[in-house]
This record gives sequence, C-alpha cells and structure tokens, in this order.
Amino acid sequence: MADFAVASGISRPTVSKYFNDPGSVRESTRKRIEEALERFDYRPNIYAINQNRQMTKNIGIVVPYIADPFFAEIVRVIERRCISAGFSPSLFSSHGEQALENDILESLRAMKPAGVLLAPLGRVSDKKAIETFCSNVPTVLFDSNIEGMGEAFIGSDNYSFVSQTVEYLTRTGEPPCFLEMRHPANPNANKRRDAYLSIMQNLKLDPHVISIDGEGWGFEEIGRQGGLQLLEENALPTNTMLCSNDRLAIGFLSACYEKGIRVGRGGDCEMRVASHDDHPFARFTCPSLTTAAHDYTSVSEHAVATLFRLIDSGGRFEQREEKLFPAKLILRESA
Amino acid sequence: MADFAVASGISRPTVSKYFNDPGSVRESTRKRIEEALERFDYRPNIYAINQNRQMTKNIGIVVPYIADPFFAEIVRVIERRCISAGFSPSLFSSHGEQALENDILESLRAMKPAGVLLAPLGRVSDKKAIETFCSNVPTVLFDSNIEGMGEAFIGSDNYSFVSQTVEYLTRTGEPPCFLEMRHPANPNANKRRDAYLSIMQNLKLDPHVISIDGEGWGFEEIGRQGGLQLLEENALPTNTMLCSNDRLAIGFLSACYEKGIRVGRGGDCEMRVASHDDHPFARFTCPSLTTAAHDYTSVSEHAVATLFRLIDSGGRFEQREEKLFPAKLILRESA
DNA sequence: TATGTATTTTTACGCGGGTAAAGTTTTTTG
DNA sequence: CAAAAAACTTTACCCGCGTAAAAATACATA
Repeated sequence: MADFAVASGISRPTVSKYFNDPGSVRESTRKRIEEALERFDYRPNIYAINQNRQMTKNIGIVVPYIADPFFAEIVRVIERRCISAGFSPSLFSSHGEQALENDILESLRAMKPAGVLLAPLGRVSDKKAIETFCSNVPTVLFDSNIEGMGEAFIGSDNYSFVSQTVEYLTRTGEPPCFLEMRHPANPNANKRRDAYLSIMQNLKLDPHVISIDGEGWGFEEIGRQGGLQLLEENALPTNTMLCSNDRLAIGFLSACYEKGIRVGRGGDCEMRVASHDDHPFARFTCPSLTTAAHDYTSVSEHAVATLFRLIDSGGRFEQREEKLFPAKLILRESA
Repeated sequence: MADFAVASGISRPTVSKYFNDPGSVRESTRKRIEEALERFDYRPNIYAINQNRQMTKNIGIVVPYIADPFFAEIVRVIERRCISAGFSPSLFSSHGEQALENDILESLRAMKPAGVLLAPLGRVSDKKAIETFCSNVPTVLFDSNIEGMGEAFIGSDNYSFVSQTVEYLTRTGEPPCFLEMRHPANPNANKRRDAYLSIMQNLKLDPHVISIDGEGWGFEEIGRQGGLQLLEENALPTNTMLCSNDRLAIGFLSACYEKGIRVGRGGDCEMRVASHDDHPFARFTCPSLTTAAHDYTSVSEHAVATLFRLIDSGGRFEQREEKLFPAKLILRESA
C-alpha cells in the first residue's frame, strides 16, 4: 500500500481511508486513486486488513445440508444481499453431521465475522456448542429454531402450512393422514405434526399419524421405502396423504408410481398426496405436487435484514426476536 | 500467543512451530502445549497467520450452480478431503452468472489460496478472466473443461456416457433421438451431442437432434416446456428419447406424464426415456430414470488429489493434465 | 483577503504471529 | 562418556495495514 500510495501521489493513510470507504475522501483525491488503480492492479491484503479490525466485513452462512435445493435457493438470495451490502459471505454446509457443524462454528469464530446466519441441524445439533457460539458471535437463526439461541429466529409458521393443506384437503375430499419420519432431524417436523393433530382435533376429525423409520438426510429414499411398505400392507386409513415435507412426498409419489397407484384429484385416481415446502422440484413430480410454499424471498430477506440490524445494534438485541412467515398454498395435480 | 507461550512454559517461536505442524516439536513439548491448550482456549489468529504466508492453507471451491444437487454432491466429497488434508475449503457458487463468477475469482485471488478447484460456468464464463486467474493461482478445473486453462482438468468422458446409452437403447428398441438445449451453458452438452452424432453414424443410423430453446439453469422447466411442445406437435421421429442430461429428462418426464404418455420399457409403454448424469433425484422420477452415471467419487477424489499434487509441485505442472472418467450405465424403469 | 472548516500529510505505533540467527539445552549416537 | 544432532530459547525484525495525533494544506464562506 505504501508503494501504491507513492505511485498515486496520495499518502498511505488517505489511501487506507479510501479503501475503507471511497466516499470518505475528497472527490479529486478519489479520482487520483482510482486512476492509479487502473495503472497498477493493487488491492489491499485482506488478512492485514482484518487483523486489526475488531470486526470484519465477513458474514457466515451455515446450512445443514446444501445438497437440499431448498437451502441452495435460500443461500442464493442471502449471498446476493450480503454482497450488495458490502459484506463477504462465506458459505458452509454441515452435511447433516454434528461434528462438521461444530467444526464450522469453530472456524467461523476464528473468522471474527460481523454476523452469522445459522440454520442449525436441529435435533442433531450440539446445543451447547451452538449456545457458546451464539454468545460470542452475533447470530441470527433461520429455518430451524432452537429456543433461546441466537439473537433472532426467522422461519416459517408451521401451523400456517399445515392448516392450509389440511383445510384444503378436508374441504375437497377425505381428511388426510399425516406421513412423517419417526425421528425427524428438523424441529419443524415436530411442529408440523403437532399442528396436524391440533387442527384435526379442532375439526373433530380422527387424526392418523404414520411415522416411518429412517435416519439421515436422504428423505426421498426414506419416503419411498416407507411408502412401498405402507402400500404393500394396504395400511392406509384414508385415500389422502399429507406428507410432512416435499422430499418425503417425492419419495412417496415414486412409491405410488411403482405400485401403479394413480395419484391426483381426478375421478380415476386412488389417492391424493399433498405436502409442505414447495421444494424446487415439486412442480416436476408426477403428478406435480400440491404443497404449501415457503415465502422463500421474505424469509431470506428478513433474515438478512435482521442480521444487518443486529450488526448495527452492536451484536445484541434487547430481546430475542422471532418472526414467522405464513405459507401459501400451491395447488397442483397431486391433490 | 506470547501470553499463551508463557502460560504453557514454552517459548513463542516453538509454540508457533507447534501450530504449523504439531509433529515438528518434541513429544514432551507437544504434550505441555496441549495441556495448556485445554486450560486456556487459545487459538491463533487466522488473519495474522495468513498475512505473512506467501501461501495459505485455504482451498477455493467454485461451482457454477450450487442449487444443482449434482454439484452439491461433489462438493461434499471435496470438502471432506480438503479438511482431512488440513486445508480450509471455501465454497462459492456462481449461481449461473458471469459477473458473480468474476467477483468470486477476484475475491479468491485476494485469499491467496494454496489452490482452487474450479468448475466454470462454461459458455457463459469470461474466458479472459479465468485465464488471468489461472495464471495467478494454482487451479484445477473440473466438470467443464475450457481448453488450455488451469493446470489440469478432471471430468467425465462424455463419449463414454453417450455410447453406453445409445448402445443400450439401440440394442433393446428403437434408436434414440437426442434432446438438448439449443444453447447449452455447459460444454459437456456439446460433446454429448457430437458423441451422439458420431455414434449414430458408426451404427449407420439416422441421427435426430432436437434442440429446444431456453436460457439459464432452470433445466427442468426447459425440458418440460420443450417436451410439452414436442408432444403436442407429435413431432418425435422415434419412440425413444435420449436427453442430454437428467435435469432435462426430469422435465421431459413430467411433460410426458402431463400428456398421459406412458414411459418405460414395458409393452404398454409408448415411449422410452434415458439420460445422462445420474442426478441424485433420478431414482425418484416416475418412472425412475435410466441414465449413465458419473463416477462422482472418482471425479471428486481425483480432482482433489490432483490439486494436492499441484500444490506440492509448486503450483505448476510441466504439462496440462486431463483425466476423464467413464460412465456407468444405470438401468431403471424409464428405458 | 481573512477566517474557519474539511482534508490530507507526517509521524508513529500496534496488531498477532512468521521466521531467521545465534546461543543453550536436551537427546541421540558412536 | 564425549561428540554430534536435534530441539528449544532469546532476540529481533518483518508482514501489510488500521489508526491516532499533530501539523500542513486545501477549500468554502463571509
């Protein structure tokens, strides 16, 4: 920087000031620096910059499973917002593993980020590790809530998801039974089941929760295996299946197809299937999947906005914030 | 570190040596440091560490579109390898945009990474930007080859993909026509079309390439729209469709379903569909998709291994390396 | 033109650790 | 047990930049 300062005819501290905020130097000075910048392609050493800053311009983004297009989609929005706000986003995926999530939090702490957007693994998370992390780094949770951790949580209102699908399904046909994983990784799954039970009770209908076995993040395969077994046993209490999430539904639909069971709302159909999330592939299933959609954009943007506000507030909110967005029912062909 | 050194009773330079390579200090010394490490949770400042290193222990991973589960899957393998080799992987997605790819390369250069694994956008890439980058940072290309850039390219042998599917399809039924995007983003698509043409010629069969319009990375939707149009116009020259890639096939299958066209190899089926990639969702389509699978693991591991070798060689190979892995035919229900 | 304000320059120090050089201690080897 | 080798300690300087303080300029206003 010293050399570059000489070359541009400006003192080093002023050049430093320019790189921290080009608007903080006089118009004429800025031009001279920018001209020099074109002649020599100098750019400040990011490590030296961050060494003295008590807080960097980095933002950490952690998702539980990047191979899930749902998260990939959210990440895209978030990254864009961070960049246009002058931050450098760093993306991490826990790949469904607690050990990896912990490693990520550790290396993230070393990065001294201005803030972190964290979608935790959920049930599999190491609660203590997350708590420790959140108390050291300004963190906004999204997707999966963990009570009391982070300064805010932004997510979807699971009750709204289930109430809309159940209302629609009961209004247009047999009341649904509810398909879920027995040990869901994600806390939203539990909330959805509870919502289903409570809504069915309000409607004075018999709830039927079907819990299928399976571990990990291969939801489609779990849904498919579970579906095959259910269909073989002919064990379904109704002709309408509401899946906890789209990936499970994708697997279940594939099982239905394999068993030659026509799915849809037409008269010749034996079964209706609906679900929650509006997974990017939901419109390409056969038949296309009726589902309750996340407000992807609102969740992503609100999460980022909240983090920026948190950063501006010095990393702490007086009170933990919680914001849930309602679902939007997407009617397609499966129900 | 000075404080910690005092606390552990070891001199600072030795402690520094320990953190650079725990094996480089005497057994007894290591133990004393590690004991102190448990009492005080000190860890070196990554910015200070990297400031003086001419080369960091970071590895950049750039993919064109992280929302594509194909890349998400590869990334998972690569990240793991990097971590266990003591590197810190940083993941970036270009999200299909040239400007973003360029930004990523720029900020990557500032990170002074030991090496970079780059899957470029392909046709959309800014060739000059990539060339400049590769000449400054040890880079291994994967997935999409760009002639002459990077020190090595690791990918799949497109000819092997197409020859296996075409051979299978012609042996078991009508010869296939070939469905592709008119302006594919990815150079593999062109190689696949050329392979199709050449293989059909060898077999003395009439090739039929069907190019559909559509831009961007929403391949499924493009395949679906193109499929709907083709089916409506009844414009297919054969009952066998070979798609350039699985995502296109997923869209095409959804169009077939919508049009009530039975796909599969059974006697009651009107059409066969096959494809290439073995996308993570290919087994859940209806019917499940017959496809040529990448050797995901080999590609990922060979790419990482090549990069490590490149790093050890000081960032340059005498000659650009190129390694292609053959496909493995996966027979499912669609053809 | 004089005065006040906004910028810039000079000067100097610090961040946290890499690393080289010389001297000392410990361990290994013959 | 002596000599050689290996590991460690001391000392000192460096990396590239942020930043504070004081002095010098530049610009704006009356």
